[in-house]
Amino acid sequence: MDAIDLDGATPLYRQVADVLESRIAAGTYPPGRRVPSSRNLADEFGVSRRTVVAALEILHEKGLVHGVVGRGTFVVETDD
Amino acid sequence: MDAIDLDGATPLYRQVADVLESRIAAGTYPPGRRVPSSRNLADEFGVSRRTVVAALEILHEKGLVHGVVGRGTFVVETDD
DNA sequence: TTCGATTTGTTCGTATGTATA
DNA sequence: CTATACATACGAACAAATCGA
Repeated sequence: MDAIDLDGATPLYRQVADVLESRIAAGTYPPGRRVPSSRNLADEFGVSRRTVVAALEILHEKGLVHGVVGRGTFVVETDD
Repeated sequence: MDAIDLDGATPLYRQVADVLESRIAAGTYPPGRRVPSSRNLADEFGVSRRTVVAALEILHEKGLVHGVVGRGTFVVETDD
């Protein structure tokens, strides 16, 4: 269920980032396609939108996703 | 270079406030214009964002700056 | 072309918990 | 016990870009 542990030692934004990274690896969010909006993800995980944005920043640094203002955040297409 | 002295007796947030006040006085941050974001300043000085916010609170109490949510912190225009 | 809704990204201000001296 | 400092987290607000009616 990809639950978020509020009482855990690891920060929420890292937990969210881990879940999203798992979904990308599993193909739940396929390459080239858009991931749910930050608002949507915030609702799903029960965290603030700013926390989701922080999680997406991590994935962006890892080169996993690419955000486009006005359109959404997309899974980067890799050649592996 | 406006260095911050970690080993100094004066608190970090006061040191940061002093540097920012100097820059305002010097015109580095001119009246009516925006000062760098708290995140930016935190990176520059190597302190937490919360410490920069504390510094800006001092300048706000002195009537030197004025923060606007979602836009930034601006140098107050004086009539001297 | 104009308008409104949606989305990303950024900003301030605030609160909480933890650690340190 | 108090002051300082940090990391985390939230809420509200704003800008710019995009898209469709």
